[in-house]
Amino acid sequence: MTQTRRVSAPRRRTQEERSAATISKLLDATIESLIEVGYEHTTSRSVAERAGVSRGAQSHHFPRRVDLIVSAVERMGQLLQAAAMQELEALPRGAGRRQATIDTLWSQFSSPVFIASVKLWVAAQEDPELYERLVPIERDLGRFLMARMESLVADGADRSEYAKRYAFAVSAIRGLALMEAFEPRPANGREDPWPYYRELLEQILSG
Amino acid sequence: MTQTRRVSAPRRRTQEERSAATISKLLDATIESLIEVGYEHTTSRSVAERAGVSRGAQSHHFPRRVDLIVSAVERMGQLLQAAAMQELEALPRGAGRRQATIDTLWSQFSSPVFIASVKLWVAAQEDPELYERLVPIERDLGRFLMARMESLVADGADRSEYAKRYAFAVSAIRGLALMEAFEPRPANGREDPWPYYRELLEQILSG
DNA sequence: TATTACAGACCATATGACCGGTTTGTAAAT
DNA sequence: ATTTACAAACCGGTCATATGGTCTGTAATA
Repeated sequence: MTQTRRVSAPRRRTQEERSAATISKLLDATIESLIEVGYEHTTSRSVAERAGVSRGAQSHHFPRRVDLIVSAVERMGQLLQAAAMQELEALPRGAGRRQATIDTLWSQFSSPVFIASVKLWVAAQEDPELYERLVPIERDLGRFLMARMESLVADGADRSEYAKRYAFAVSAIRGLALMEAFEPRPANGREDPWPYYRELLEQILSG
Repeated sequence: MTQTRRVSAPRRRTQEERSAATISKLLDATIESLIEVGYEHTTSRSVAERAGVSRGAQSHHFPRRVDLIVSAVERMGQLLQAAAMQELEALPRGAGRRQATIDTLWSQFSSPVFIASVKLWVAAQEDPELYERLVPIERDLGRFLMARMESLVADGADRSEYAKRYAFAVSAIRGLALMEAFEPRPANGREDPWPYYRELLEQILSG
């Protein structure tokens, strides 16, 4: 605690750099915490500790807890967009395209980020301010994914029709992911049901 | 507090009756609280107050918070089972049967009880003891509903095939219910998508 | 020197667990 | 039928702990 010297050069940083560094550390720690222990247990103290940052620094950049959370969620949204973009770009052109698309959706909604987002929406149910600030983030993200999916998959077919099928497929995948994530896998010798589900999803998306 | 007299007959109750009454009040209050404010905010104090029961009485019957929660969840399961039974019994025999079945599923998974259960599974993610005690309750309930659905709907067709389709349909409905419950309804002039979704679900269940 | 980033203490509040004492019901002893 | 002894239900308070928000002081940067 009396530690003032540094092993290597202390290097003079600009204020902006200092801020950016600690803010980044805090947001990363917050995302990690949201995924691991959920909203309620993501306390300002634990985040600061996880980030290796003093509580003062934390409260300096994010005076109220909700600020910290919302900023972290915004960052999560950006990361998710980037990941989705990357996966969608890599989709094959040929026959296996639809199947690959569905796999992509599935991988997106099986990610820890989805888990965290469920926890967040549950929490937001009781927290009006959190809810209000979550809505636009979710809306933008949904629009982005929808637009991407449309442009990539709908082969000139009726857009409105496809939109509805897409929405349904996403909901179904969400439901499956929800079960997978939060409830116990039976795993009692049964085979992996995913291939069968994917078949049904293909059927839905293809009409 | 000096109130000892009663307006009408105080009627001497047996100990068992006294216990049953307060336990019932406590469980009802807990369920109500779980639905309204979720697991984290369902505190022993607030439940006692909601039930109109002293803190002492609460801690007497349910020494630890988790006891109270689990007992309430068990009761929820019973209520849900009863409600499902009743709805399924009332299903029509004729052509509209499959559609009515789907509507029943939808109504079950749109109920406040479903909301509460999602909140509970989210909470259980961080609470090993709660998780362990939730698993058997969920398992039994799932088995019960599955058996009921099978016996009522599968018209001599392949049971295994139907089971998979049923599981998928339930997941899809869960995903839809999840969105409905926790995320903002766009509601911007769009028509109710449910009829269309029901159509897709019928398609899935019928093969 | 002035401003910004940071550090750590402080405070009010809420919560779960726990406890000593009191009341009510039950049943044995008289 | 009364009285007495005991157990169960109930009451209200305390305690340790955790949390969010705030505040004063210090160090780094401009």
